[in-house]
Amino acid sequence: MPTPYNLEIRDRCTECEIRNHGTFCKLSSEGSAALEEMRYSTVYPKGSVLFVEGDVPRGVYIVCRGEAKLSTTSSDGKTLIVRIAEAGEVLGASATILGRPYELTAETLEPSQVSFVRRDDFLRFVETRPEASLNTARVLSEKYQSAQREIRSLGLSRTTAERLARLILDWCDASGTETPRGTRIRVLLTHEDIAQRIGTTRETVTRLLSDFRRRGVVEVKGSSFTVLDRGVLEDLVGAGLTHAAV
Amino acid sequence: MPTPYNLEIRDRCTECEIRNHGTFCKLSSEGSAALEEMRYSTVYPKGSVLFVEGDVPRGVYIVCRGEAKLSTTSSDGKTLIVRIAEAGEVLGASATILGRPYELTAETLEPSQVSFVRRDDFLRFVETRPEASLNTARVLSEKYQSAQREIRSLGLSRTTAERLARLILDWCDASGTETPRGTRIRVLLTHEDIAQRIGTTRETVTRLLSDFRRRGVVEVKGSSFTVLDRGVLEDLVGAGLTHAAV
DNA sequence: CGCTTACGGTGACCGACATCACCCAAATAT
DNA sequence: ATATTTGGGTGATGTCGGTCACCGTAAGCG
Repeated sequence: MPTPYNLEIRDRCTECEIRNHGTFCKLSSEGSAALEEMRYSTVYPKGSVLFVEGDVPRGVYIVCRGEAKLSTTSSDGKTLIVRIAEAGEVLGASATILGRPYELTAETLEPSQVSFVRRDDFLRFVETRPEASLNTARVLSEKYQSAQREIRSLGLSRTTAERLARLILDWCDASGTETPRGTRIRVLLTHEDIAQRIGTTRETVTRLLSDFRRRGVVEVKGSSFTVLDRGVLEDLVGAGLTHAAV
Repeated sequence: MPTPYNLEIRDRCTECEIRNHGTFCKLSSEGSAALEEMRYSTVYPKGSVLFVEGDVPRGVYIVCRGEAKLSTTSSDGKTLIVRIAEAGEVLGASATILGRPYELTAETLEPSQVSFVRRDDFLRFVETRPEASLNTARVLSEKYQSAQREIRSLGLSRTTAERLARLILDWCDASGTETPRGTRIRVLLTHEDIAQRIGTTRETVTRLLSDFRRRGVVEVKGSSFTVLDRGVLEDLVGAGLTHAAV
C-alpha cells in the first residue's frame, strides 16, 4: 500500500519498535494501548510547524518517525536552532505539564510521523499511571541535561570554530557511519541553518568550513560530510572545554 | 537554642513552610513523613561544595534554606555560573535519575541548610509514590524551561550589555524591593562572578557598570544596586530579544 | 603595624566576527 | 528559453570585547 511521502507508518503503539528505546514510549502493554487510544497520529510534510514558541500548550507531540527542528527567535528576527529532535522524542512536555507557553518552535525537517496527545489526556495519563510519570521524569532529565550541555557550549567556548567543531563531532557520535577514510555524516542543514545552530552568521560558517576543507579536516560532497581528521576537531574542542566531564 | 551560623533550622519536613511553595516538597503528609525519614539534613557554611560536575551521582540535595551557586568549568579554567538555586530547589535530580554524572557544580553562597537523599532511597521514593514522580516531573520541567531561557539569552543576545541588562532585570523581578527612587537589589556576587554569570570578563563588567552609572541607569552602593531607569535596561534587552514570549 | 590579598577601575591594543556588498552555480519557476 | 530563487563563496571594513598591564582602595592577617 502506498503511504504518503514515502514514509512507512508506525500505526500501532503496541507494536512500535520505538517502544524499546524511546524513553517515553517504553510502557507496559496496557500503557501502550492506552497511549494508542488517545493519541492522534499524523504524517506531516517537511517544513510543517508543530507548535510555535509562545503558544498556549495544547498538548505533547511525539515524533514517531522523522526529525524536527527546535528553535527560538528574537524580536529582531534572529533565530537560534536549539536542537534537532529525533524519532522517539516527546516535544512540548514541560510546557504541557506546567501549563506555560511553549518555549520553542518545532518544525519538521523531513516528512515525519507525529503523534499528538491533548493536554488533559496527557495530564490524566501521567497522573494516573506511575510508569508514565516516571518515564516523563526520565525524558525531562535527558532534555535538561542536553540543555545543560548546550549552555556549556554556548557560554564557555571561546571561538565559533570551537562550536562548529563540537557540533560536527556531536553529529558524528549521534549518526555518523564509519568509512575507511573517516566518519561520514548526512547534514540536512544549510550553512544558514548551521549558523543559527551555533549562534553565528552564514558567512562565518562558510569560511570556517572552507578552512576545514583546505586543512583536510573534513570533505564536503553535497549534503554529505566526511570527517577525515577527527583529531583536529577534538583539539579545537578540547582546548576550550572538556567534552565529557572530568 | 543557638543554631550554627545563625541559621534557623527547618527540622521537620512535615511542618516546613517550603512544603507549600517548593514544588518538590509539596507532598501529602505521608509523603513528607517518608521524606523526613530518609533525608540527612545538614547546615553548611558559605562556600561548601555539595557536588562537583563529573561526580557519580550519590543522590539529590534539597536546599531548605540559603542559596547555592550552580556552575560549570572548562578545561582551561574558565567558569560559567549557570544559575543561583534558591530555597526549595532540588539539585542533582536529573543526574540521580539517569545515573549519569552531575553536570554542574553546586556550592553554597551563604550558610545554608541542605537535605541530602541517597540515590537508591530517592529512586525508591519516586518509583513507589506517584505524587513524588509527578513532582519530580514538574521540578524538572521548571529546570528545563529555565535552562531554555538561559540558552536563549546566551545564544540570541548580540552584546554583553544586553546580557547584563537582562541579568539585572531578572534580579529585580526575582528579589527586588521597590523604593521611591527605583528598584533595589542586593548583589552577593563580585564583578568577577557576574562576568562568569553572563560569559564575559571582569573588566567588561566593570566598564559596563561604570557606563550604566554614568548614564544614571543604576546606582551602586556596596553590594546594593538601585535601578533608577528601568526603561534603558528594557530597551537594551528588548532590542535584541523579547523577554516574554510573543 | 606593614604586608598580602581581593576587588574594582582604566588605558592600550588587537583579533575574531558581524556586516555589507557582490559574484557564481544550480535548481525552480514562468 | 529566460527569469527568479536558493545556497554557497569571498573581499573590505568596522567594532565589540578579550587580553595585558598597571593602579588604588579596603580588608584581612602575620
